[in-house]
This record gives sequence, C-alpha cells and structure tokens, in this order.
Amino acid sequence: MNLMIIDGNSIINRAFYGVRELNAPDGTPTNAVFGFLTILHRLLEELKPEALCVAFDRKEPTFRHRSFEFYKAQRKPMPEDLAVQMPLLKEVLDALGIPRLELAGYEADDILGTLSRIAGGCGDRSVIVTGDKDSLQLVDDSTTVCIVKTRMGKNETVLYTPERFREEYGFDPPLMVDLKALMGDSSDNIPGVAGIGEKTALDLVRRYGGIGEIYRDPAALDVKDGVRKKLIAGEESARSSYWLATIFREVPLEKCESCPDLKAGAAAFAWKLCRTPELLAVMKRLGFRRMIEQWRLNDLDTVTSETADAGTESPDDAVPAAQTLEVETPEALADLRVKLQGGPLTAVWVPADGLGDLELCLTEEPSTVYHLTALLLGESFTEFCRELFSEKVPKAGHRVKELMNLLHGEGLSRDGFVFDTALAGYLLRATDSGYDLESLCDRYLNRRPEGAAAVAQLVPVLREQLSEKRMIPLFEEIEMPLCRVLSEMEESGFLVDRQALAAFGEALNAGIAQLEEEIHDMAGHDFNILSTKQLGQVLFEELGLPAGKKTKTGWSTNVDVLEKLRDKHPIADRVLEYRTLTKLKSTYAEGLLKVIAPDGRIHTSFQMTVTATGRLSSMEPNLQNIPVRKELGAQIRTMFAAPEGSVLVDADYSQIELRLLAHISGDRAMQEAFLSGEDFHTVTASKVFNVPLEQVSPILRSRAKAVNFGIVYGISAFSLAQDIGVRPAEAKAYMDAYLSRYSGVRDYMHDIVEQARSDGYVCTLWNRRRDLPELKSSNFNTRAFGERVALNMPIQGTAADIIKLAMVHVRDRLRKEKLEARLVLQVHDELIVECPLEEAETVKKILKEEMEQVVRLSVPLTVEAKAARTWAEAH
DNA sequence: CGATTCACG
DNA sequence: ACGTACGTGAATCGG
Repeated sequence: MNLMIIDGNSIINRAFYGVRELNAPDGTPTNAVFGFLTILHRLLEELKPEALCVAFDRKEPTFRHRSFEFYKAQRKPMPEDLAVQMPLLKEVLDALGIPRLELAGYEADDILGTLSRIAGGCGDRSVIVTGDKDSLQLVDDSTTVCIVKTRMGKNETVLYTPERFREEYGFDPPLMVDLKALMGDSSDNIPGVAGIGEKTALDLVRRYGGIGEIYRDPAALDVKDGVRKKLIAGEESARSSYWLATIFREVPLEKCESCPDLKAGAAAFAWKLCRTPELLAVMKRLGFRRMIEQWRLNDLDTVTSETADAGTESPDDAVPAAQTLEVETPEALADLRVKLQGGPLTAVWVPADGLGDLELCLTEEPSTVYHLTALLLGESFTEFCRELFSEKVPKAGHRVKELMNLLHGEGLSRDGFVFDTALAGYLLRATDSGYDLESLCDRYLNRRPEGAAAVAQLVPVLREQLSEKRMIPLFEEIEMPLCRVLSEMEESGFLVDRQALAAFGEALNAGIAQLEEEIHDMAGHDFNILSTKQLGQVLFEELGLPAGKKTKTGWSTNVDVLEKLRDKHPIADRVLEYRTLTKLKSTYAEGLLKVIAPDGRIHTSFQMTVTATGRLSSMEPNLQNIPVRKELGAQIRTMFAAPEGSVLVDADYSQIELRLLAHISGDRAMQEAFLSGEDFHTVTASKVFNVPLEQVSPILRSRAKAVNFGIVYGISAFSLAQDIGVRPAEAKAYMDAYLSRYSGVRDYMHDIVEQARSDGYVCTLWNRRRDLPELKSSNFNTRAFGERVALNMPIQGTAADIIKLAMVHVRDRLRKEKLEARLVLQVHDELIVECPLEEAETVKKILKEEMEQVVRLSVPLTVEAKAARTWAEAH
C-alpha cells in the first residue's frame, strides 16, 4: 500500500509565505489553509496515495530528546496571521477525514520518520511530503521524500528516491545527517563545525563518508591544514550536532490522540475523498469557492435526509441571486427610462462583441438585471441608448475606457461614467495580475453574480474601500476623468509616414546582410546570430573568448558582455550592430507598418491597470518605447509627423523625478539647487566631487547624473560602479558624499523604508498605494527589492499622478478654448499634441501652463515645449 | 510558454 | 554569503 505522510507545519508554512493574502468572508486570514489544500490536491492527483495522514509539531517541553539550550533558541514565533490558521487547517483536515498525528514533545519530523519506518516494516511504501530538506535522511527503498518548493508563487515538487538523491548529492541519504553535523543548520539551531560551510562539508562527505570515518584519523585526511584544524577543534560540536540532526524514529505513536492501530501498517490510514455536507460547509465558510468547484464538493457523496435540506443556514449568499428581466417592448423600455431619470447610479454591462444587447442594473436595486436586445427593440433601442449614455445618467461600468471606445464607435457620447470597477480594483491593489469581473467578485463579494449585477454589487464595496484608504480624490479627480482623455487619444492616433517607414526598413536590409556575412565568416560557418545559445557557442567555445556573466540557461550575450569583448575580437561590434539593425527592422519598421490603420495613423491602446507604480502603459503597439537615444533609431521619430497644415507640440517635464525627490524628502540643499536655476547634475557634481561649479567636467557631470538616477532607484554601490565603470569602493565614496551633502535624502531613504515596514505599503502624494509584502520576506533579495521599491514608488508614482492630472486639465482647457488641438500621446513625462499650425503658439502656452501649475511643490516644475512637423524635431 | 534581449521613461 | 537599480512591451528562440 502507498502511504502519503504530510509534514503539516512545514507545508502550511510554505503555503503561508507563498500565497497572497486571502480572507474568509468574516475576515479571518485563510491564505495558508488555501495554499495547503492546493498543494494537497495536486499531490493527490499526482501521487494517488491510498492512505494519508498529516503530522504536526508539538514542541511543549514535557519530553525532549534534543537538549534544552537548543529548545530555547527555537525559531521565531509563528506570525499571528499564520497562528490563527492552524486550528482552521485542523478543522478542515477533520472534515476531510484525514488522520492527524501530533504528540507533545515531538516534532513533525520525528513522527514522519517513525511512521515511515513502521510502514516500511509492514511492506508498505511511504511518500513524505515536506518543505525542508531535513527529511531527506529518511529516503530509502521504501521511503521517498517529496520536497515542495514555492518559487515565484508557484509550487514545484521534487521527488527524491535513493537514486535521485545520490545523483544530486553524490552520497547516500543517511549521510545527510553527517553533512549537517559538519555544516550545521542555522534554521534548526544546529551548530555544526565552526568554519566549515556547505562546500567543504559536501566535499568531505563525498570523499570520506560520515563523521565516523572523518574522525577516525583526521591526520590522514587529504585536506588543507586550516580545514583539518577546524575539524579537530570542532569534533565535539560535530558529534552533538549529529545527534541533533538525527530524526528520532521511535516516537510512541500509539499515544497520539485517536491513533489507529499501527499493526496494520499503511492500511490504518486508508483514505479517500468523501464529499460530506460538513466538508462543504467548512469550505463555504472559508470562502473557497473555486476549490469547491475544483474538488466537486457540491456533488455530495452521502445523501443524508436530515442535514441536507434543513435549510436553517445559508451563510454564503446574503444577497439573493440576481433576476433578469427581459425588456422586450417599447412600453417596458419607457418604464425603465423613468426609473433611470431620478439619477440613481446605473451599472452597465456590454458583452465583448458589441452593442447588440445590453444589461443594466440599478445599484439601488442590485439583484434585478434588465436585459435589452437591439434587434428586438429596433429604433427605440437606439433612442434609449442615446439617453442612457448621456451626462444625465450617472453610470458605472467595468473597463470604462474600452466601453467608451465602443460607444464612440457607435456614434454615442462618452458622458456620465463615474465609476469603473476595474480601475477601483487596480487602485486598491496595484500589484494584482488582472482585474476581470470574476476575480473582483471572488475577492470583494464572495459570490459571482454576472454582468451588470456584478458591477452594481461591486460598486458600494469598492467605493467603501477606496474611501477607507482615502483614495476617492485620486479616483474621482484623476483616474475616472482620464478614461475619457485616453479614449479620445486612442481614437486620434498618431500619424506616421508609411512610405518613409517602409523605405527605412528596406534600407536596413543591406546592412543586415553584410553584417550577417561578416559574422559568419569570422565564425567560420553559418549560424543563427539571434540565437543566444548558438551565439554563445560561437563566441565562447569556438572562438574561445572569455565568457562573462551567466544566465539561468547558459552564457549571457547581452550588450554589457559584448562591449567587453570589443577589444578582443571584431565579431563583437558586428554582433552589436546586427542586433541594432534587426531590432529596428523587426520591432519598429515591420512592427509599426503592421499596425497602421486605414486612416494612416497608429492607434495605440493605453493600459490604466497594469503598472505597480501608477504609470500608464502602451501596447499594440507600444508607442512609449520608440527609439530616441541613438542616432539611427531616432530616425524612426522623423516618421511620426503632423499632417499637412498641422504641427506637433511636444512638452516634457524636466527632471520631474528628482524634483519630486527634493520635494518629498524635504532636503533643503536639493531644493535650493533646483531654485537656483543652475543645471542640477552639475550642481550635484560640484557637491559630490567637491569642485567649483565652473570646474565640473563633462565626465564628472555624467557620473553625478548616474548617481542622481541611481538614488531614485534605490541603488547599491556595486551597481553604480557597474554603471559608470569605476571600482565599487569609489562608487561607494560618491554615494557617501552625495548622501552627506543631501542629508535629507539619506533621512528620507531611511524613513520611507521604516514606514513601509510598519504600514506594509507606500503612497504617492495623491495617496496612490502600493502594497509591499516583500518587506516581510525571509529572503534577503526579496526584502532588498522591497526596500528599493519603497524608495522608488512614491517618486515614480507621484510623477505619474501629476502628468495624469495635467492630461485631464490640458484636455479640458483645449476644449474650453475651442481649439482643434488634440492630445495624441503620453510618454511618462512627455505629452504630444497635434494642432493646426496657427494654434501652435497657444497650445505651447497651454501645455506649459497646465503642466507646470497642476500642483504647487516646494520646488518649481518646469516644462519645455516645442512645435515642429515631426516628433524627432519637436522633442 | 519561459527566457533573453533591448527599446523607452 | 548572498547578488546586485525602478517601471514597462515586443520579438525571437527553443523546449
């Protein structure tokens, strides 16, 4: 028989840190239980065990086979949010009928070891499921260990048989104990031998075996003298560590509460899923709706007449299921029209395929859905829509900007939208991966009404949460009005010169062909230059060039690496050039040609709910990454133009992020630098390198510029060094000088991280928020990442708030002044307007005014605006 | 479909 | 000892 034994503590721990925050309808955290069950379900599918049990730690000091000192120094206490889920998990396991084993004074490990030993003795096979590698010592012919890892939110499992173990470690599983005795394990408070780390320990065990062999005659070992010394000095510690690392396989399991008769071996734990009403009730209470479907818990296995239809409780749905009313006659339509007139907020749902039919739901009456079909209602439907989609009827929708695009396409107005459920969802949790209606319903309603009813029922919940987080002004004054601005910009599009673009693409071919030939000649054979793998082989194996950085899959061949090879072999330059040309050709020349609409213009779509910082993103195509930095690429921008008789006005904020750093940090020196009107990077260079302003050389200025940007990103000295090509120690000196001259920035960096740690999030000036669970991670890199984000997001995000608000103001001003001018593009700190030649001066003035005056800070915001026929010239 | 590379702010 | 900057989207390769 096949027995699966789960290390309950270890798996629920993994689950807790691996699964995002989740709550039951009553607010109890449930992420760890959810994660545990997800892992369990997957393992049941994969391993199909016939018997099953879960072991838990009970480390009360009634009996200890490990010494008291180490007991005291146990790991940190369990976080509160996890602790409250332990009883929940046990309750769910009981409902599932899965036996639990725990015994005061023993760890789960010991129980796993004992049970697998007993099962093996009865001729049964066991799989131990756990998240840590301690249990690998138990691997033998009848015991496999399944290690569950959480990587990037996904669970991975590795199944260790003795063969698999030997392959990876190079010795037999029982020697795992010896390995730990040598190298120690800080998470388990096992000291090991001082000075011996993983590398040395692995080497010793592979070559000599266990500590018995190693200590038999240390003098005879073929190791460095230093290692021998450490080994000899640490013998006692090694021997006690061995004892500590050994899993105790003689736990008196029969003393466990409700332990079945172990003489039967694995059969004592025979298990299969029983879909009982109790189980269904628990899962419902926890709000695990998807899991109920996944496990088909609604198909109850046991039909019990009394409990099934008692009807005494329905904890899940406080709101009755929505009822759909077909509006089929002009009279019914007229009635509905009257209902809308009092100005109640109306939720609108339009199916993806267009305005053929339509659902409405009054938020005051959230369980009645009105369904209208264009075909059935004919003329009166059009009439009705004209009124519905007007200023007079306040409306809520899901993805309002897209809805506006659709409406505008049908000749209807974009007025009256005051609530977007997707946008609200985004503001509340900017790092989620998507905001489709189903996910929002799962998260905020715990039920899944459809279409208009979903929107109507979400509105009050989302509004309440926005209000609680003080985000209503951000939502109502910036994001909602922006929907319309963006919808208009997408409709406008950006004119491109199709012929010039095509000609440019053609012109690249000659260069590409020539470079391809030269590269193949230098390599001595043909290969695919764009294949990193093949290129790596040619450069580093065949030509024997020094390989630099490695990636997960092989050698890196990126610009940094290739630039270092420039002096070593002429092929490097050719490959860089080849990459440049093919990128311009495929991404820009061909890519953009493909998306020119019949009107000769490119209509990007702006995404409002993608970035974690509050910026917009642009896709299909991305017009926010059109080349500019290098000469050849910048030619693409000459093909973005205004039509005959019109011009483009380009306006961009200068150094908005650094100005925001000066404002937010409150650093006087930095503020004064901006107020002085001097070039900011030059002033910085003068301060950092301690030279008079007029003696700042271009190289010093560019280094200071790199430090300025680095600070905004939360740089390390190492990366700064890499960026500007100096030694890390030198880079560190620059940063120290910078932070002592701008000491307010140093304080800001410290304070914002502290604040983020205690609040769990950071905010912009408009209260746009980003949650930072990374700061609580046990992983150093994850935590360091969280700290950099805490520094950067308020700055990048406030810049996003500012330009978004400016866009709304600019658009309103252009309309109010009855100009033909229209916004066509935003590129993070830059706005582009197309207008008739004669409006150019006015538009320049309006852009500059509206952008600079949108908010008053402790430093001025400055905008440079210029008009020209092409984007290249205007920028 | 994940990884790599490179275009932008 | 770690592993090295924030935020995006598109094209391409290769499993």
